[in-house]
Amino acid sequence: MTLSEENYLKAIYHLGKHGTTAVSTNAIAEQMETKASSVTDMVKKLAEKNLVNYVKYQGVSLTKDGKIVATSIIRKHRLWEVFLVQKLNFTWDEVHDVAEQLEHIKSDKLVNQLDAFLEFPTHDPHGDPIPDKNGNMVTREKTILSKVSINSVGVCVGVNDSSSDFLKYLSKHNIALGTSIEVVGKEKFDDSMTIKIEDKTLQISKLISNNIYIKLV
Amino acid sequence: MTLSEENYLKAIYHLGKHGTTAVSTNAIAEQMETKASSVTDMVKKLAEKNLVNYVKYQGVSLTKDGKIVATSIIRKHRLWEVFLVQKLNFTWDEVHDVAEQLEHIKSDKLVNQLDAFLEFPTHDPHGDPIPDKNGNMVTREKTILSKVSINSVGVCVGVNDSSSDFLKYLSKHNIALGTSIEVVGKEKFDDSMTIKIEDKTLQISKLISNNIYIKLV
DNA sequence: ACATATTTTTAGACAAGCCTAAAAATATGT
DNA sequence: ACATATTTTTAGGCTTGTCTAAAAATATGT
Repeated sequence: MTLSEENYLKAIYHLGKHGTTAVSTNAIAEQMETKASSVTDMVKKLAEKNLVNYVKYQGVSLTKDGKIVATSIIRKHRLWEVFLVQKLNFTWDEVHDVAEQLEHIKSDKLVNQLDAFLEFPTHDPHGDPIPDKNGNMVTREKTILSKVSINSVGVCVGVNDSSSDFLKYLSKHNIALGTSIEVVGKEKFDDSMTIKIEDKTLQISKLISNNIYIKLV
Repeated sequence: MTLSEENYLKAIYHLGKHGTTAVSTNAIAEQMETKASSVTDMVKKLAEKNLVNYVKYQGVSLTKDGKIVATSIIRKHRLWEVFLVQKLNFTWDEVHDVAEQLEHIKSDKLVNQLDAFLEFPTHDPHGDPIPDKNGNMVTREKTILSKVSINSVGVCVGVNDSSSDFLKYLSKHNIALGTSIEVVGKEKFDDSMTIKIEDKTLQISKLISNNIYIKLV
């Protein structure tokens, strides 16, 4: 598996929500910041290797083998993120780029020992589940903040965007995993929301509330 | 810096003992398991970037910049080796290949936090010194076992070959860093040696004694 | 339903890093 | 010193993964 192949499989996994539903050439190109023609080339190669299902003009999905590879990369990515935060004092907005490199290191022993060293974490610093040795992961009940009704109360359990900018915004407003959030107002016109965090109220746009997962209490 | 460029700089550093003395195209080719013509190509590229001094037919040495890059890769390699052994329970014969991958991860914060997490180790699991943040490393007094006279006593402080096969051989015979070694016999004919380790004697060939460093006591 | 817009694929090109084979430079032995 | 051997470089080619431009297929609007 080359670095490029691994990145394509990961993109297809994320776009097709676990790689099950077919994703378009253009969607992959956008996600990977490359051109559609490059995607077509690579997808043909991956289909040759039986890692994706591909029918011309009809999109791409992962095969069983493709899912195994993608899951193992995601496992590595998320374990490294935990390592960086818990052991090396990285903040949640600093880990993504480094984990993106570390996820391609090839050594089963490394991954499994790292997993044990971290005491088998089930979630990464963004609340995403970490696949175990066999590729299984827990599915935690969660709701997108933008979809909950007024007066709901919940605890932040994840984010849908791990970009540094978004995470820094959250940190600035004291939102982290575990933070209690109460919806005190919703604005029909622009779908903005008023939320209460530790007795302080905050106006957030739809773009923000769409990227925060909470568990209702 | 591409992965390939980094590996060439590392090879030149090791072959030219700190990259100071000029090394031949063929020597680099052998070390890197590639062809001399490929080396010529790459060396030209590195010379363009002012990382090596190169005169046609006259060998290659590192420039100041080249040394900085090489040293930083070696720093990373050795820190990761310490991490693998101390935190993830790798043995000293298992670390090389994984460290070879990890040494190319790019993140200053990662390296420096790792260094701190490991409590600023000065030597890796093979006894090699670890450059600090500024590229400086200690030089520990050491002698090649094959060169010491009969009846000398010393402590193993390093090895000159980090291959899995050699290290496994040492482990099998209870030789590790810190092991006390006494030279009780030397054979002129084949330069083999008889050594005593914890009251057990062992015959070792010149090839073995040439790859063990001791500190005389 | 059909013209137009969008998406996807094909065709051909390019850079990086490697290769083989041949030519050029340097080293070696007597 | 000079013929021969060795080392190094050059020339040209290959693969991977990317690109642009054009062609083909699919989707969309009225």
